[in-house]
Amino acid sequence: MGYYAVIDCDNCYVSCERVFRPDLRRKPVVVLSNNDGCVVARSNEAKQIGVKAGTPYYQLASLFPGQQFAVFSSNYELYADMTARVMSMIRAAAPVCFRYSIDEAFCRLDGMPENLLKTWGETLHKRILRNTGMPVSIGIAPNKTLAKMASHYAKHYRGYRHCCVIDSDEKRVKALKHYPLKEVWGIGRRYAVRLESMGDRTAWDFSCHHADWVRLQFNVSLQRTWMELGGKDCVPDEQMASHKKSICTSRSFSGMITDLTDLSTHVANYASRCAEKLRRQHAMASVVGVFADTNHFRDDLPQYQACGDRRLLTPASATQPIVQTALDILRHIYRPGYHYKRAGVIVMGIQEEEGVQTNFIDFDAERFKKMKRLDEAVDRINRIGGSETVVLATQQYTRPAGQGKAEVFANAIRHDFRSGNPSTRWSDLIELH
DNA sequence: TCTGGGGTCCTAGGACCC
DNA sequence: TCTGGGGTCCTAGGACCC
Repeated sequence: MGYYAVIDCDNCYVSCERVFRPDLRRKPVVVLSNNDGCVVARSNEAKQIGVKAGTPYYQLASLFPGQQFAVFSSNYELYADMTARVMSMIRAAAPVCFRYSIDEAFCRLDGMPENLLKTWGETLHKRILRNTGMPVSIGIAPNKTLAKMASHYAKHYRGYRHCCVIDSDEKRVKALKHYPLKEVWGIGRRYAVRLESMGDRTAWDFSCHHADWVRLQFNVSLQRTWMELGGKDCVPDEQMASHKKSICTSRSFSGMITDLTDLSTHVANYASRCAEKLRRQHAMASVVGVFADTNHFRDDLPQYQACGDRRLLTPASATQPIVQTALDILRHIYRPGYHYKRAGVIVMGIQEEEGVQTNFIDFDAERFKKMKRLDEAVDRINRIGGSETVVLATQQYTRPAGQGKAEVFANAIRHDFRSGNPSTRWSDLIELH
């Protein structure tokens, strides 16, 4: 029987910040979402105090009066860099692995003798901690769902020394009997509520139903989870595949926006980011979509969800056509008189760069090559200098004020507690020569 | 006053075709 | 006025994940 390992970073964003702030060990630390909106990561100390994920930042002081927290705005460049180091160490330790999210990876441990699994995990944990400063938890089991469950035990019980292995039916049953339903990978809050109303409390209770009952009451996804809890391996690896079917960039604004010009600046930036993400995975998109929403928390204001999309004549990853299309769509779906709080761009119909069908009506090979060279240069500069070092004119968060002087655009994204970027990458410095 | 951002899959129902 | 049945594709909505 083959085994899977899941390796995931403990309190990932908090751990990233702490690597450069060892003074914050054992202190309550939280990291905020974009715009300093709500808590997205908490140190164990913050969890113990009772801070819940998703708590709006502005409620923190009143919910926990007198409590001291170290607070960070999110710094995704730092987290991407730190986790890339962790991932490269994981890849070195296992021949087949797939990154599942920013802080998590699955590995196949086919052929590894069962008596070595635990040592493999403990060694990897130590190596990652020593070389990157990142604490990880490792779960090992015959399928991905049980491996996730094992990693949960590894994270919460010190006795496992950061690595928990489920390698027998006794251990599987014991793990299920102590595992709350809503923590099962594939059973979310909604399904947990439904199952609890039917009398289930633990993963074990759920696994005792009949397969047909699960299929009839729910769907094939949940039935697959049910099978994995029973020990079968049926979540395909392809589900972890990294090539995306859509790429989205969206943000909430710190204030609200009514003006089309202001909205266009943001949308141009999101479109540009989408194009950059496409190029990074050597892909092109054939459909561009744009949305803009009003603030759904404001019952006193009229609500509107603008959205629209358009097919490109020729699939693209170049910044210019994607930005232009996005702005065009925005002009069509924009309605004056609303207070917009959030907007985004999504690119779909994604194909590999090679083998893209070019439409001859629209296609100009020379122009295409020029745009490609330009984008490559811009990507390189932005990787070194930080994103948005070089942008299109429409992307600038400034606009002319009265006497021809530029003023900083009032609705930029807020990051009041941002750490620096202490982890400059060598690869980027080398590219300078 | 302030309430995130990115993805995936499945299903039901409608449109459309023969 | 009567007005079947089956297949496929698309879309919207709802669930899940981190």
